[in-house]
Amino acid sequence: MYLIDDVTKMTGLTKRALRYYEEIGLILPPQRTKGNARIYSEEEVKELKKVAEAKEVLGFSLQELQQFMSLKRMIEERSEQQGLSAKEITKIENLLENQIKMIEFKVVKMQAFKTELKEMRESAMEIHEKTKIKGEMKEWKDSIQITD
Amino acid sequence: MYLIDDVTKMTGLTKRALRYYEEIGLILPPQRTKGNARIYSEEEVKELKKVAEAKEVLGFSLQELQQFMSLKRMIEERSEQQGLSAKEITKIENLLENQIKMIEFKVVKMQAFKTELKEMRESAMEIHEKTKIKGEMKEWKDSIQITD
DNA sequence: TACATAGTTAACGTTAACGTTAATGTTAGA
DNA sequence: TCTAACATTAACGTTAACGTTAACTATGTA
Repeated sequence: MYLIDDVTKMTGLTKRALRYYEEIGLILPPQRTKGNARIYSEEEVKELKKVAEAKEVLGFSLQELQQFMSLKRMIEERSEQQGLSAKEITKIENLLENQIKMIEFKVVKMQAFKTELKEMRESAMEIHEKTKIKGEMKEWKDSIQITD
Repeated sequence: MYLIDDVTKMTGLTKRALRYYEEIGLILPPQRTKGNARIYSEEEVKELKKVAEAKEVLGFSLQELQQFMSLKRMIEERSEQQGLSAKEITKIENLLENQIKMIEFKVVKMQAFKTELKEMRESAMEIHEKTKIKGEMKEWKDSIQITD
């Protein structure tokens, strides 16, 4: 069990962000101490780490993440008991399917971007070579002018 | 050559966004007609498409994209003539190297996220199966109670 | 007991990335 | 010549995702 200051160190999120995520319902309200301080479980910290990563690295908005979280919770809570119809589950499956496709699409785009960056690097290296040669020529010029 | 309204259709960006990108220096100011209307070249439209994609798909901020654009322009303009030192070029190469690593990192994270989504889908499918069976049991129950 | 160091809520402030509106100019066609 | 459909700049408005500050409470230690 961790207090909010510990969690900031473990997740990289600020206190404000943690409270904000709770406020907008992105995460479930954690338990409290008798003195009303938030206490986060190991599980909750893990979840927060993933949320932070998905936001920073994958560039998801908090709104998008809310979708995932609610889906995740529905499945985790074995929502059959809660009474989800087969149609609703099919809907969830389709949603997940689309998200998987989206990720795959993004990965393809990422790789294309990477290729571009590599090409830029090649160009830079070429320029580098040329300036190197120019530098050597200057050195050589200097060396034949100023014969010690 | 395209007017701004054409470009919105080709890139998906709004007029406001196009002017804004110019305002903050993300793109170079395009030429103008005699009546002061912006005219974009094929090249500029291509660039804008890439910018839009990098923003939407890869989740880059306009600030981050400005870095890329200036790097890109430095290299395209064969900056050797402009007088870049070997050290500066090395710096650029390192920057590009880091960005390539970053992309690779993001791709790995994306794939991990995809795996999670697939697991969620599997769980959903399991639940689906169970509710299906429940539904069939109900049908069966009904059939032995109400014998037509 | 007092103080330092945690925590709390509430409310206003900030930044990015535009949206929206107003007031105005240009150009092609009836 | 006038109107419709474009374009322009300038300025204020909006939303997300927090930052910051204020005013207060709880807790462990000297």
